[in-house]
Amino acid sequence: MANIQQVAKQAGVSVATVSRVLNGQNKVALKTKQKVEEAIKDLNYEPSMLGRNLRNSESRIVLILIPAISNPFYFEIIKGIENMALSQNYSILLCETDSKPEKEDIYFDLVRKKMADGIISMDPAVNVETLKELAGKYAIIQCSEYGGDIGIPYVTIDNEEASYRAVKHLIQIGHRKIALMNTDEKFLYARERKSGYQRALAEYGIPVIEDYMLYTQHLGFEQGQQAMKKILALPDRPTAVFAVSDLLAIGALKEINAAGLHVPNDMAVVGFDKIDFSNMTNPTLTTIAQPMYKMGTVAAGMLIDLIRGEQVDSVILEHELIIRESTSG
Amino acid sequence: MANIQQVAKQAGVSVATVSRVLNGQNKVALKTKQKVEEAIKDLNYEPSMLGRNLRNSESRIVLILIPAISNPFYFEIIKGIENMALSQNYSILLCETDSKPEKEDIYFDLVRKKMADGIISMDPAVNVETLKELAGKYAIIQCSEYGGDIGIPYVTIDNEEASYRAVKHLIQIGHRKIALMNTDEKFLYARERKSGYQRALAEYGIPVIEDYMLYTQHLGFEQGQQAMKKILALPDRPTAVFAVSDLLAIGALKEINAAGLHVPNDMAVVGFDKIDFSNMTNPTLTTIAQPMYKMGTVAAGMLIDLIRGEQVDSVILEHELIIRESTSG
DNA sequence: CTGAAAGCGCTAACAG
DNA sequence: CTGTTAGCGCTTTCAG
Repeated sequence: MANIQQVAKQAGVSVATVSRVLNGQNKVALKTKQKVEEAIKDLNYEPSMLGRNLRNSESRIVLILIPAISNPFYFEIIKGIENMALSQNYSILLCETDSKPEKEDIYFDLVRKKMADGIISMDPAVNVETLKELAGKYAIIQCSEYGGDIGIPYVTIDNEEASYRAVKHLIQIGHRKIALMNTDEKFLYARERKSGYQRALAEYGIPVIEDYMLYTQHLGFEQGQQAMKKILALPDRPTAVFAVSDLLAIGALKEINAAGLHVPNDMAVVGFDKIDFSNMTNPTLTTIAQPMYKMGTVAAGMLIDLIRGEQVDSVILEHELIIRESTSG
Repeated sequence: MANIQQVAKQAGVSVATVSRVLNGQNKVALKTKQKVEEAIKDLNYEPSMLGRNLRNSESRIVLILIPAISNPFYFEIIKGIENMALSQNYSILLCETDSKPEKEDIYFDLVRKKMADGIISMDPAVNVETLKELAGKYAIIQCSEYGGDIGIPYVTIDNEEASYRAVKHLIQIGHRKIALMNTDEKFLYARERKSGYQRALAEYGIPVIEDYMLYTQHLGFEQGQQAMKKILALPDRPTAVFAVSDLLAIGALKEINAAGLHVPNDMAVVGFDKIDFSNMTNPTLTTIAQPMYKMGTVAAGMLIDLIRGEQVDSVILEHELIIRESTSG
């Protein structure tokens, strides 16, 4: 566990010189440089980031806040963030908040205590007030989920438009009785997706039926099953359902199946997110693809700019409708 | 961004005293303590972990090495690790290695450079040599996947026995033609699970048929489909298959379904890991449950002991066979 | 091109 | 019970 002093001594130079060859910015005579490098090798020296970070008042760590690590929706985004971060010599701390303020706070403390240089928040249930307050002092980006224009830069897709296209697709293949499996409207994206759903119906002169709009507490498989049960029990049963998450849609699929009905003949299904499993179901799931990976790299890039003190603007990325078996017999 | 000096000045005490109330170990007069706490509040002071960590030569960060973040197998383990780590004031850095030495090395560097205090490795493809070398200088635990008794403490289950029980279950419900969907035998657990498979067959006097043992490169859904295709094409077709991962088994399920066959009547299926999705398939999947969460807490506990310089021993945890629809008509 | 020295923010002897 | 002081390991002026 050699330190920079010992290297300096061994090489017969000052610590400043060792530091210079370590960072490669300043000019060092070739001969001196070689001496130092030899000493480094001899002593098996590894520079300590603890020392460097304290000196530079940075940690080179960024936090990613997600509600649950098991949610497949985040995988590609995280990969994007990670790759961008690594390329700029940042490491990422993946923080599962369980959407609980207490856990959130543990991680917020990390940035308050300088153990993290910034935060990418993907938790829709994050405490917006705390976030706003933190954003005043620290670098923060909202990714995918965001609380609206609250002065914190975000990267996301146009949820209203995506939802509109999904529903329009269902209408165009002949459906007029279309259910919406949405989540709690306290989330902005839930409101936006509902709005897109209504716009599509309106455009084709289809009335909005309250009973066709379901709300689930979470975006999980079980919630999808339960909601589908309710839909199937409706007196004037819909012939299609648009779920605002793939997991919801997959739960619906299973329930339709269990009821002895056929997808898409008896009930067409559209999901949202294009998670890996959406391709493993039977039938495969029509869904909205978000440019996850890119969203991650963009968010990470924005955050690093913010850390550097640069000005950053919010970004809206493109999405795509992926038509698969659950809407095409 | 006040520092400890300013707090000391404001409170009219020395930095040592501030440090004492911060850490609460040493006795400080109540009155002094109150003065300090007031100053802390006044200045909105947050102690910097950068300073503290450098002084204490620790980072209070532990690394978790996993091949892919999207593998549901690891979710509960990670949760276990995280909760135990948080309770001891450690944060976890989740590192996706993609089973690539280059990426591994980026993360190994973090412990070499003192940005991490230890590693929990769950990557079966990890470079055992590098790991052994690192284990000489740093705290390292192997969790779930391990390279055998190479002197690095591990926590795992008895893979041979688990496999044995799974196959025995299939035999007991009447199967004698049982395929094994295994992965590359370079992995210890693959060899162990094969061995359990063979022991069960031997116990019932069933000959081992080479053609019934398949090997896939990865433990994914597609590999399960492909392997199942081969099994279905076998001249003397098996009536049951034991797959060493749920994802493999789920792929098999889909393929059997696509072939118009029925599970479990035409083909019984057993998986391994009890991932969440194993309960969402149709039919639900019989599988081996590992005590994931506990495995995580135990691994984290061991690692922290190791960091503290204590002696730790390897642990073998219990497993359980979960019988569901894919083996019970 | 190189060295001396200050200091990032904190903790822990040591002395009182 | 409290203050003084010496670093933890590194980077960066400032001189030379």
